[in-house]
Order: sequence, then C-alpha cells, then structure tokens
Amino acid sequence: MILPQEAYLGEDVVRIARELLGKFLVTEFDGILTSGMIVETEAYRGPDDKACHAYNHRRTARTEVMYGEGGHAYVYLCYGIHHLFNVVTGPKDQAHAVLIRALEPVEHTGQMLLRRRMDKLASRLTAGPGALTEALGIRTGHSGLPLFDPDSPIRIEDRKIHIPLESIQSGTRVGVQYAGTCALRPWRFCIKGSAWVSKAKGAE
DNA sequence: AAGAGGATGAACT
DNA sequence: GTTCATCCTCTTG
Repeated sequence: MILPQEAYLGEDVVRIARELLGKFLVTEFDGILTSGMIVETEAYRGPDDKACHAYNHRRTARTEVMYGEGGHAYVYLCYGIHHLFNVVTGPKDQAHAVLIRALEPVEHTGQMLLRRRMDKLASRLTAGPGALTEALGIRTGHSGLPLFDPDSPIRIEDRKIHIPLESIQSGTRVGVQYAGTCALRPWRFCIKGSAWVSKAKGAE
C-alpha cells in the first residue's frame, strides 16, 4: 500500500529517516514503472542544522517546498550534474527533509540499467543519491510532487517490510564537513549488511 | 552583473 | 588518492 501522508507529518525527522528504511520508492514515467527498496537515508533538520538548506530559517525559491507539508519531493541539483531526491517531512512551515542515499533495485531493473548506461546489475546502479535518481528518472523538475498520491509519478510504498532497530546502522552524514559540529550528528542510517548501501567516503 | 561553491560520481594516476 | 565534469542558486557589489 502507498505510505499515507500522515507518515510524513511527525516532527521528528530523524525518526522518519529511520522509518523510511525498507520502504519502496517507485517512479512511473511514460507508463514505465521502476522501483527500489530504500536502504540508506539521511536526516536534515531545518533551523538548527547547519547542513540543511533551510538552516537558520533560510528561505529561498529553491527551498520553498521544504516549508510545505510533509510528504512531498524536494529535488535539487548538486554540482551541476546530480539530481538529489529528498522527502519533505513535518507539518507546514517546518523545513525538515530526508535525503534518500541508496536503494536496492526491485522492479524493471532493465530500464534502470538503460538510464544509467550500464550493462549489468551492480550496486553502482543505485548506490548514492545522484545514481539512484538517474536510475529512477527523477529530475529537479519533479520537486514538489506528492509521494502519497496513487496518481503521482513518484510514490513511496509500504510493502510491510519491517526493519528492526538492531538492523539499522547509524553514522555521520556524507559531504557536510562545512557544517561544523552539526556534521558530527549521527543522522545517516542504513540497513546493516545490505550490499546496496553507498560506499561514501567520510562515512562511519 | 558577476563570482563562488556545492548533501556527487566517474575516471583517472 | 586526485581531478574534473557542469550549472543552478545564492551572495555580494
């Protein structure tokens, strides 16, 4: 079943980042359905998190969607090349988001390989935030789309896979050294032992 | 109006 | 381990 919007409205983005592990990110563009199970996430918490684009209530055209209600996509361009996909969480005006960092490919992996210009299945296909958006066909233009609407081209589904706390590995977030002490917060989560987690440098 | 830099990934040495 | 692709967004003047 599709994950209801209520699942995104809680105030604790760190908790939601953990709860998204084991859920399924699905895209359906031009009738082509591709999906993967979320195996790695990171929490970004609005005003007090220097690593977050909405740090100190910073409000710009780009981050506006983060200030909306939870359950929508926040997609932005990184390094001019990579489209990074986030899930907005919390009630309106609370700018929190969860970055999806890696997936285990599930449906229509052939199409995903095609989009990545790869010829055989490897973790490289969807390990890393820029890689998985390319595999699923997600681009910045999709920012703002709802994830809880069955008619939306991007959705998150709950297929009743429960990841117990002891199967979750936490660590520091990747690529946020500029954030000072905030960079030390253990807000990166992945499924312990998964072969599909990103091999990011600087991670614990 | 201009310039710096980024929540990365791939291809190098 | 290092380099570099590539472009939008934000800051500064």
